[in-house]
Amino acid sequence: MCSQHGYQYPRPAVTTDVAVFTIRGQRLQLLLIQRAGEPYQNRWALPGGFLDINEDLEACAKRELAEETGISGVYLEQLYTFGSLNRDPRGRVISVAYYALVPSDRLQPKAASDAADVQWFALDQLPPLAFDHQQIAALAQRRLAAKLDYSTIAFQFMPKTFTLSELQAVYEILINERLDKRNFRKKILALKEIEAVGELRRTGNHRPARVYQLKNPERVDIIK
Amino acid sequence: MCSQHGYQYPRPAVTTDVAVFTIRGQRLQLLLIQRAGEPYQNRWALPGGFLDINEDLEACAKRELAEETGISGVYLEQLYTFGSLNRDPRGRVISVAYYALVPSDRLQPKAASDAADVQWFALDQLPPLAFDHQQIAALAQRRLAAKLDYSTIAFQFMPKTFTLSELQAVYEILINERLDKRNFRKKILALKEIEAVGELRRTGNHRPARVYQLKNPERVDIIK
DNA sequence: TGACATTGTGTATCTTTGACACTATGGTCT
DNA sequence: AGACCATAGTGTCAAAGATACACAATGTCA
Repeated sequence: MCSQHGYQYPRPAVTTDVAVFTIRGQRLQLLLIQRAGEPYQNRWALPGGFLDINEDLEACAKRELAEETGISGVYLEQLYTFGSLNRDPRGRVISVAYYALVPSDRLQPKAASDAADVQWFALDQLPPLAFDHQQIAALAQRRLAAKLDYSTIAFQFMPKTFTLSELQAVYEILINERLDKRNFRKKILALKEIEAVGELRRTGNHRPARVYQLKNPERVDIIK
Repeated sequence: MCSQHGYQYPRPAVTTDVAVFTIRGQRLQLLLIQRAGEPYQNRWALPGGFLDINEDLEACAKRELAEETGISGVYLEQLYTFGSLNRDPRGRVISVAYYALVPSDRLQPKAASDAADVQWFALDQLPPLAFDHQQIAALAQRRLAAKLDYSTIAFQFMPKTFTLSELQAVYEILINERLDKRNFRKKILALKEIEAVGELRRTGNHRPARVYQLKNPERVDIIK
């Protein structure tokens, strides 16, 4: 029985889980850890874990992400809170789910203490997931897709500097269609969210591209 | 100490709170209850309360809403989960916040057991609120405003049947501008979300208006 | 039956979006 | 040095969507 603070009713446990996305190998990918212990031992799951009693929710998500995957300093946003009665065989567990976006130049997931293994998976080739993590991942993907249309969230997949062609490639992967180069550049530049840094990037035996950067790297703006 | 299910760490308490909106007297209004007990005795607050250990989150929000205000069967959607360390003087309390929309023909809030009083307040004239409920209400209002643009959420303020002029009035209040009658009707009818029920409604000494209803009253669609 | 209040309707203009093809530049090869 | 290759970078026209705008129709009431 719980009896702190004068409330003697039994309390659910609270966890945070994070759906971490990146773009890798021309695919949108999700970061999973293989569970070391019970329940769902050896099953793949979203990184996450129990909330410390003196810890902010977002801090918990960041901490678990860092501990289990080594990732920090990335875009992180609360997604939804899952609380079905039987989502965890250990008892009543509420999960505050977040999603995170990792730039493609910083995807060095390293297995840490809590997880047997850490690995990226293409979204259309996910293994069976522990708990209701399949649902969480699906909702995160829908939220991401929706936000593409009316925010600058896709920029969060980009490294500090990038070319317009690289940015276009990211958009094309995310929405799964080809885009017209001229229209794309027109639209992106009209947002006034990025600026030329003044250098050229040469990759391959062809004309080098202008390099751009975000004016406000931390910010995700609502557009239109 | 909590020791169910083998997890001996102290657990936060979990509550749900609901920001209930309606349109009343040409104003967007929020439903508040006056707290009967400590903490924040006599302060106004969002309806809400502690999660039962065998209760779904949404069920908890609905139950507290019904118990405290007599309102049920309305549109309800999860908003955000608030978990700052000091948001509740009783200790660590996580609140899963929801928002609800009540049609203007069903706003009979009645004070029930838990609340000393229940009352509608115009959003620009809110009293000081308990806990972080001011923040919750503000976020709910922003979410509502955002959803107006890309969903049919405004229909949830309408009674079962309504006229196009009544619907337009609701939109005008929500976005706080006047709309052109012809353009408004064109856009609404293009959505194919409502249909003429075949009657006329006469109110006042002038030409009566056609009466419409939602094709899918429960549903909120994403548009555009 | 005339005055009143609100309903209901169409068109013209502007803005935004989408389709479309060629030149520019640096690298590599001979 | 010149030809070839690969990608970068640029403007216009047409279609669709959004906005501005005014008057006739209908029921009530005196």
